[in-house]
Amino acid sequence: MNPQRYIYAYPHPAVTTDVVLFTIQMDTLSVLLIERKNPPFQGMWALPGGFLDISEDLEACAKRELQEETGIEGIYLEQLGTFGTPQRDPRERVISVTYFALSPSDHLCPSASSDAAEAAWYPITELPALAFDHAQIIHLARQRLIAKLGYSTIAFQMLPETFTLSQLQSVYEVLLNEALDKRNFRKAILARNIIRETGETARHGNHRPAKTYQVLNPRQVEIIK
Amino acid sequence: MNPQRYIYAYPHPAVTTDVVLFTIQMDTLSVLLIERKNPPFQGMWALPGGFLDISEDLEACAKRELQEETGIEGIYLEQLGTFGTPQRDPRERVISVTYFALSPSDHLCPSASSDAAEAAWYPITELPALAFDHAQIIHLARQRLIAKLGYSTIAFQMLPETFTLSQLQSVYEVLLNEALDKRNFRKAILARNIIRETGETARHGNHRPAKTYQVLNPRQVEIIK
DNA sequence: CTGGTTAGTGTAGTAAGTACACCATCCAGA
DNA sequence: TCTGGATGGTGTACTTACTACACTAACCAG
Repeated sequence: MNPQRYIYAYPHPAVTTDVVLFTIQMDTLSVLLIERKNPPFQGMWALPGGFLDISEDLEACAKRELQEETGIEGIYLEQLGTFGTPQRDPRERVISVTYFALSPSDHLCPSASSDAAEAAWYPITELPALAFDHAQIIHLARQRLIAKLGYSTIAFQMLPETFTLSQLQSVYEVLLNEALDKRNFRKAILARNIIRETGETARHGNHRPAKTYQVLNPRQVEIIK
Repeated sequence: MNPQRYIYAYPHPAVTTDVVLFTIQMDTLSVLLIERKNPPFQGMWALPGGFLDISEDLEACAKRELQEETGIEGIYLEQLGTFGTPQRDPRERVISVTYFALSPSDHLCPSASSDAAEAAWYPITELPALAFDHAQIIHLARQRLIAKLGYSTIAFQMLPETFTLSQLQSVYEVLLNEALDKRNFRKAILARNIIRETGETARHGNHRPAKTYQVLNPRQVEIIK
């Protein structure tokens, strides 16, 4: 085997993308991790991600790696920040452009793949030892997610297309880690004019069925107020 | 001349940093630009910035390029975002990690240098034709700056260490592009407990002198409320 | 000493947010 | 078919934050 060589007049770093994918499982905020098949950090857990193809857009790379390593696609993705501390990867200089992503809690079927020994959801409170600086990246992603709750419609990205107000309130409660008053929550959400009733109801057990709602601008995160 | 070659098994993009440096001049929000000496976009204006050294931290690179191209240092710097559209640089694939920076309005003596034909402040409303995707980067930086006004102490980075409440109000008015009520503004700022009187006063003309204030945590930008 | 200029101050009204309790509807199981 | 348990759904009083608004104080120039 005689691999092609790429030659530059001065040294170039490698560029990767990594994705912090959140979901809510059993009232717990969880992150998708993959177990590393290969060195460095073999056997440790890491964020899904990988090297940028030379003519590929950054966000496309993040989506592709997520798809390849976990089978998940079609979800909300937003740039988080870029990490480039010189020794963060022992192999060579690596600049990682990170994204955070949200998945409705019913989409969750990650699968192992070529690059990952295994993919699994971990509660944010029970993370295993993480490769590279991925713990720091997850920490930043969580901060950003919580901050955006207050001034954007990002929470809807964690719910299916139609949902009940109780489900929506539960998303806020899990992320903020505090109980909210039901009447005040409904008043505030409805006052924002960002959702409408579908006219349908949903039965989720042996109790009164709930009206379902949907977002007016479905797959778009907006800044509000 | 026989330059050293750097060889990789797969292609690597180049990585640059670019800085959007804002200041306020004569009640106008302005951006620091440099005129490009060399192709591509020779003769056009661009953000200060340049290629990352292979063992240099990202933020250090941004600071260094800013110092080299404009002589400015010791100011607030924050990561803005990373731009990597495949054709954004005609030479090769370039990923640009961008920062935005703020300078007090009295620090303004940019100087030309080796890489820049000239450095100059441009009002944000009168930008010249810009190289690369730098217009887009400036637009994002301005949005971010204005957004952070509301929930952080970032505005103080545009003032000297001690300042009057009128100067502070002027910063907010220029950035928000609207007039604010003097009494309400003072009430709101003082209620936040982030500044204190110095005990000194400043005379700025033929009128009553103003009390001067300073930030409690001087060179640190905090999230408030 | 007068006119011009910016500094500095309070109150009343309005809007937004918070605290709080009960009935409705459905299902399961006795 | 009746009852208990579970979640869905609603209004009002109170408190706090925001808004609008006008005059006196201090200094300088001429």
